[in-house]
Amino acid sequence: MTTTSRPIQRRAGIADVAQLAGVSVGTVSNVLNRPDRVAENTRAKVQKAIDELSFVRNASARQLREGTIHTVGAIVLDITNPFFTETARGIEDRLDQDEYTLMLGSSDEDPNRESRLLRLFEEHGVRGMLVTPSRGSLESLIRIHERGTEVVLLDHTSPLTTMASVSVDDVRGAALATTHLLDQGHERIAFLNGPVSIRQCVDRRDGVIRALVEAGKDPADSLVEITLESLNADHGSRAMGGLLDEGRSGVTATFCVNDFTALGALRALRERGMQAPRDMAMVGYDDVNFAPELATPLTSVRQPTHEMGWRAADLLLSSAEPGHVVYQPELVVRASSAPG
Amino acid sequence: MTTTSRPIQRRAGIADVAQLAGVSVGTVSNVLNRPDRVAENTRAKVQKAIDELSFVRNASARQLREGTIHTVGAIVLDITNPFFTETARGIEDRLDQDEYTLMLGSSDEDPNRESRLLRLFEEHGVRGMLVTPSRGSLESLIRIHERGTEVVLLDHTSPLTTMASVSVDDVRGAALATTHLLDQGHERIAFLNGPVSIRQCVDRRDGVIRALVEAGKDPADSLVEITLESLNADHGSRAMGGLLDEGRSGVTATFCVNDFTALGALRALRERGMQAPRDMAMVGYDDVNFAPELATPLTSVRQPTHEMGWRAADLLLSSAEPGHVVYQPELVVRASSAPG
DNA sequence: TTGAAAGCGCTAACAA
DNA sequence: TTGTTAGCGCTTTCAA
Repeated sequence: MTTTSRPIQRRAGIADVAQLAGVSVGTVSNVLNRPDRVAENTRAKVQKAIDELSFVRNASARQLREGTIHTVGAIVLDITNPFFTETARGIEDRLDQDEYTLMLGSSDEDPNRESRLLRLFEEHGVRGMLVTPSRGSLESLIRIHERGTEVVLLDHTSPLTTMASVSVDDVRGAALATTHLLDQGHERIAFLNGPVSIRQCVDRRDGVIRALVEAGKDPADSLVEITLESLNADHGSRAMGGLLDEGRSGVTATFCVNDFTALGALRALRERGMQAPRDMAMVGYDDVNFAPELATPLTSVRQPTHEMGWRAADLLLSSAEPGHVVYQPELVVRASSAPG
Repeated sequence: MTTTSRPIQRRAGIADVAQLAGVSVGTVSNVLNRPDRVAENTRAKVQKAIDELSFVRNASARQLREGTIHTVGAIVLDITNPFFTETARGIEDRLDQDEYTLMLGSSDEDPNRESRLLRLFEEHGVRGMLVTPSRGSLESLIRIHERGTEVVLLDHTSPLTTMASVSVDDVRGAALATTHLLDQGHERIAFLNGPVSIRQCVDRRDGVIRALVEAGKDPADSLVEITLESLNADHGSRAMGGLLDEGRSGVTATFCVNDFTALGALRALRERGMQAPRDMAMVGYDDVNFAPELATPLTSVRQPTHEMGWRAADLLLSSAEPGHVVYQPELVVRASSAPG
């Protein structure tokens, strides 16, 4: 290890550069922003001074003058969920084209954290924000939007024509999954769902019920819905375990609101010496990358994550009119729900 | 859908609030920053004006005066990799305690993107940054650090005593994995590694070689190293497929530089009607959450991701001295490398 | 307890 | 081509 000195003194500013180069601050600013309007050798002198002083622009001062910046903020519900990280990657890829930079925040479904991020982005004057709203935050977003910051809702439909959105038809996705299970001959289905505070959970439940009704079933008989506190493997495992241990449920198939939940449910089966689809057919949601490689490859509902992020960023940067894009999900059938 | 009007006019500033409330700007500022120094009814008047005008502070102006902000920047190599997202979650959890906000960026191993993020953070005057440096960016980080911005290296040791770091002993982790395979009686091991431009790959290779030498083996005989362009499942699958199809390698065990690579390698086995550990023992790295639930539960090397992020943020916020923390990895043995 | 005013570092309009 | 200067919106010192 080496030791270097760390300067305590104030950072060099444009005035220091000007002084060292023997020019005016206006010229330094020109070198920085419109280099073509500066004589070659002046530019060289200034550049030398910049390097010598390790001059770094002060973004606050710059932005205070300029107004806007080449930055976009995005807020997702859970940074550890591949659905969101793949979406984030799509956003980045689109922003790169226009040399915009992404500031990513994760609300982790904590309203405080979310409003803090919202405020941070708005106060910093981002060019716009891409947000997956959580319960209750739609209100704030509408106000932010009214105040003039562009907003694109991510994985959520928009309540306003003027506020753009990119979403997936969750009702349809859940209906696809449910219909598939009914087609395999299952008469009674468990649905491991999340809390109603999460919009996706509400929509997916609607899809399940719609599919049952369309097949002429009475949901009161054919559906066992279990509500999980949190959409992770542990809660999925516990819920599935409870269902299995209780016995006499008559359930032969389970639809999980996401793949992590399904991961846990599969674990609960395995711990009891059971397996899918023999003892319980299983369908997940999101089609994460490991779904095909599980002990029993998992049937799941795929959503165009990367494309959604890309499109949302595109709506922000290049659209005249606020767009409203709705994608259709796709059922990917694998062994976990194969006829057994 | 409803339609709301979107104002084109300029945002309200502190002066507008002052005018509407019939006070001076100084008083408004006091209401915002030191409310206890303002008379109760004055405060109420000002608050009313703030609400009426939907006043939002301008962070640039504020910061231009103040100097620093309650924001920390972090740059990870790949936002879609659970290792980094779990680390990010750890960072957030620590920052929350001090009401700091995280701005997360992903370099995706693109040097341009990384330097853009570095510049963005520095220009914005973040309180500090937590960075997993990619090839070549250490230089820039040292300069940034010398200019006065605090830097904590994440998943990387520090070349300077003055620059804090949090890392895991990758040499040890790889040695653990290799020794384990040797203990199972394997004589010839494949190592699916990434490019030497990634530090982790270099260290893990060192660990593999060290373990072989310590066991009295000649790496030239007992090791087949395959270099992948990128550390994902597809490249892992292709590399493993190549090895298997070529035949006559004499390899009975494979160590993969991360779990995604191992995921691909397992897929390649399955596609050829083979399975681990019968036809090929397999060990991964990172111990991602789905490792226990794979067709063959995957042996892997676990790192304290959340703890690392938490600690890195803690070093930034609360340390007098720059700390240098090195964690020890842990081998989690599962069926994919069980004695066969 | 409140007000007036200086100034943070930069950009751009205008002057030379 | 270069220099001078007003002012972006805010915080804070000092005075009233």
